[in-house]
Amino acid sequence: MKSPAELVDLFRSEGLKATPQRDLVFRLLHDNHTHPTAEAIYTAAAATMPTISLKTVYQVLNDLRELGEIQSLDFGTGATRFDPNIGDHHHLVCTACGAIFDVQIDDSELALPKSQRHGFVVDDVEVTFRGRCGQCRKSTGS
Amino acid sequence: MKSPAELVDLFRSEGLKATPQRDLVFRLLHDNHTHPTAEAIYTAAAATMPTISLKTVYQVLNDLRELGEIQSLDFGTGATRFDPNIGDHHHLVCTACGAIFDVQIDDSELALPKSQRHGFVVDDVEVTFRGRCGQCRKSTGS
DNA sequence: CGGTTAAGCAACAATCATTGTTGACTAGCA
DNA sequence: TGCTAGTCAACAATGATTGTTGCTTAACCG
Repeated sequence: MKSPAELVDLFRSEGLKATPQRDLVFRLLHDNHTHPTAEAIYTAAAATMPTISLKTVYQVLNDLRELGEIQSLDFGTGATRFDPNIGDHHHLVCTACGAIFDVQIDDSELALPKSQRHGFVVDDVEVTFRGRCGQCRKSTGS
Repeated sequence: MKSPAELVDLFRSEGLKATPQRDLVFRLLHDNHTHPTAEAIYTAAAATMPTISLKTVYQVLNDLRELGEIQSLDFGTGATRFDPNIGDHHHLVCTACGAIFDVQIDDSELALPKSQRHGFVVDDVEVTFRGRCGQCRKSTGS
């Protein structure tokens, strides 16, 4: 995702206004590697801007997604996760606490052979590693 | 997943009763490669047993999952998909219509290097290919 | 600087998938 | 045959997300 300053310009160039709410969400997402939910962003935003609404946060997140500046991810953990990292990477998910980490792997060998494409045009490959993080193994054994 | 007959035995050995509702769901899942939702199973079941309830279908699916006979999958398409194929395989998902196909790929090179494990014990790797199926490309171009 | 208009707000209701509840009835199984 | 799990209807409830409306504010362009 672009820097907050660049996003302000981008929004303006798209005919969208640069509001303090939008700017705050931009800054909260910038360099954020926690894969936050909309709620998490809202909570963080409300800490500095108590009047911001959850609805507005959803709107900004959807705007950013439509502009291709963030991606939304669903790991089956209940809520959608938002990721400002739109480069080539994959994810490691804790099945106990839901923590998510970015991982870089060589996926050059992951092309789907034509015999298995079922007539699809494949335009994305996602690899999800699932396991239990150190914290969760400590607290419940195994 | 085991055959319907074997599942009846398995349920009995677990102290669960072999009811016609359960047997019907077993048979609807057997050799089913469509990755159905609970609703889809319910609709199919209601065609031959109009009195079956959606609640019961959910219960049977959860029982089967707890016994490790099916797996549940979430591709972010709204509803959970159920898959009687619990062998080593991955998925190809149409981003337009939600159709899902099983794919077999060589994932032996997909181990996560220790430097990227973040203290996790990884016990599962999922690969999801996303694209547009032949049908959907025909109907909306590209 | 001022007018236009998008954006945000509160305060809701609504959606959808899923699970919980209750109380009555039925049928599996030992 | 009796005990009890299972199923049913008919709900209510959850949680994430989106939609609505009416009002107000503030961003932007000229």
